[in-house]
Amino acid sequence: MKVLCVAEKPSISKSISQILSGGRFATRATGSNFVKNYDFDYPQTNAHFTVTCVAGHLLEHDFAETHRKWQTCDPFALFEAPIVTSVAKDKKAIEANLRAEARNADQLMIWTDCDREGENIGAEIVSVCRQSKRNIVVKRARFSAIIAQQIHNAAQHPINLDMAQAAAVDARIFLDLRIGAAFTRMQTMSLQDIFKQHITSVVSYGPCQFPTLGFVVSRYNQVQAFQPEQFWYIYLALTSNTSQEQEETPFNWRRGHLFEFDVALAIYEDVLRHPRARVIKVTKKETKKWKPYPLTTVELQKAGSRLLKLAPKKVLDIAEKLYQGGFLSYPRTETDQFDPQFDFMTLIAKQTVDPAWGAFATGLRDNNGFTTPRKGKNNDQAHPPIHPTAHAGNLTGDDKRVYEFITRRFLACCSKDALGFQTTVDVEYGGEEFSATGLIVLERNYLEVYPYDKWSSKELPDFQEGEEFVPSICELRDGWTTKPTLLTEADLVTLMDKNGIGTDATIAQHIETIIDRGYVLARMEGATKYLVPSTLGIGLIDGYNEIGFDRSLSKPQLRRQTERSMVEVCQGTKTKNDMLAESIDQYKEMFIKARREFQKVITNVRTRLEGGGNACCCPRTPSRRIR
DNA sequence: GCAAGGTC
Repeated sequence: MKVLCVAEKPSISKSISQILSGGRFATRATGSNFVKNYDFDYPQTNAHFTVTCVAGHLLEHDFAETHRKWQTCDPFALFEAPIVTSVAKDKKAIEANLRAEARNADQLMIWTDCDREGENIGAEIVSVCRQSKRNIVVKRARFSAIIAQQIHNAAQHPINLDMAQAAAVDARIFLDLRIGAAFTRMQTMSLQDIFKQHITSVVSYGPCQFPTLGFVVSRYNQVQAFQPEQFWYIYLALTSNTSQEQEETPFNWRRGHLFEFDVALAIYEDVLRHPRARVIKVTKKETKKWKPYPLTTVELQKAGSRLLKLAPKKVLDIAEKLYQGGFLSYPRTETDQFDPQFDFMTLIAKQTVDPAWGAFATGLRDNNGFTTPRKGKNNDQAHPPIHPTAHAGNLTGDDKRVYEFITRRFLACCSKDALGFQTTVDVEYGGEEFSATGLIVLERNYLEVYPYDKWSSKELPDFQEGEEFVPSICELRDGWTTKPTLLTEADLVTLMDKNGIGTDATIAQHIETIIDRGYVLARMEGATKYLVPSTLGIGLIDGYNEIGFDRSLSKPQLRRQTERSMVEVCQGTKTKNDMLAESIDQYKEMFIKARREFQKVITNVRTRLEGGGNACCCPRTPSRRIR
């Protein structure tokens, strides 16, 4: 029997060929540079296998010719207009390969990732293969990791494609296209009519773009509306003379700070009547600073933005390149736990030659330094956490920095938590409680290889329980609440991830899109990049908010609802057509309301375009003494 | 000229 296996991407087709054939396979080139066909016998099922792959989705969807031109139809018609499906231009060579291989096969076995998109891509592969071999038998291999035992099991006990999952993705594809195109055309044409000089490019709407923009605008509005508030607190400190230097040990007031001056003053005056403070408790305990979790795509992007100052999209592009070069594992993963069978030692050994972290890697390998990585809560059942697969000695610039971060993170995960010794001193003074905390770092462990985390010792004088002292400083001080900062890219990635806007592979793209479309500008303050909404971005979001929908176009709830509907389609409690009909009705209604009241958006954009810049500033008052 | 999701 001849079996044609099709994976979602080249790396997987190669891995499963290596495993199933025990490394003895023949390689054939195809019309696509990235795709190879691998041939071998698989005696376990008495079959001949050919393993190949696609590169993500094969099909693309667009409106039929009648509705492709902007001027020739009402955007509202796009909710019902016919959609045509075709093989994407850059996928024609892959399609040709599938057709040719299917012709010679008795069975088609789908090896795409085991998630919704994978199921849908599987259905696309089936539709192409059936065009050259109508009656080909279709099976689906089920695997959750590229591990020999699992891959053999998948090959020997295939199941069927889950058409419900494929259908749920179809619904999402159609819905996003209809909503996106209808709103984009309506917005663009209305605004360009009025603001010819200002708005020349597309004013896009997307069910992920707009909530993303909504986060940026919402924070901006919070910053604008912020009113600083004054607060008061008791500052208590003891100055001690240790080895010629004067050391000030500050104590934190248990009450934190108070916003009522009269109350703070009354307490303060009461406290001052007492001459001495008394140590009521000294707590000493071992403490740990935990090593980081294994690295996911979202965490890589956050760290890249915060620590390396690289845009999320840039980090992902570099990781993709390093993956292509064989230096990194697959960079799009939600998994933050390593499989128990993962071969850590071989990978650690590859890093022992590095001039910067080689000695640390050697310590992990030879001196009992290795400890199994912590397990996070996420597993996409398809890819391991991001890790280096080979040593890279010749990288430069940002490539080098990204590789270094990923490698240090991996070695840190395989190391031990840092150990310290913490002392807490609780003090009573005039009926009020204060405390100070000291730390001695005993073993740096993972921190030696992971300079991105900071943990330093803070010494305290040796206080004894029951000891009394006269405070050197006891003052009523004031301060002001500080305004929130604008969003950073790392903050935005976190918000999107939490609210289910986009996926690990697309979050960075959505951020780039709202910048490209001129909705958001990046502003550097020192070394930190903040996201500032443009006049257009604010005008759109505030305008739609003013129109007022049951579920806001600029908030994550609508996307969450789409997600929920997809789950129902997957579970079989709803059909794809029901989901589409419900959603489209809902969006049609919103579209009609949006268009009827679009003047509110126009007014918002106009006020801001004519009102000038986005500058916002609030004075930041340093803390000062009252007495 | 529109979306979001895979992938290169």
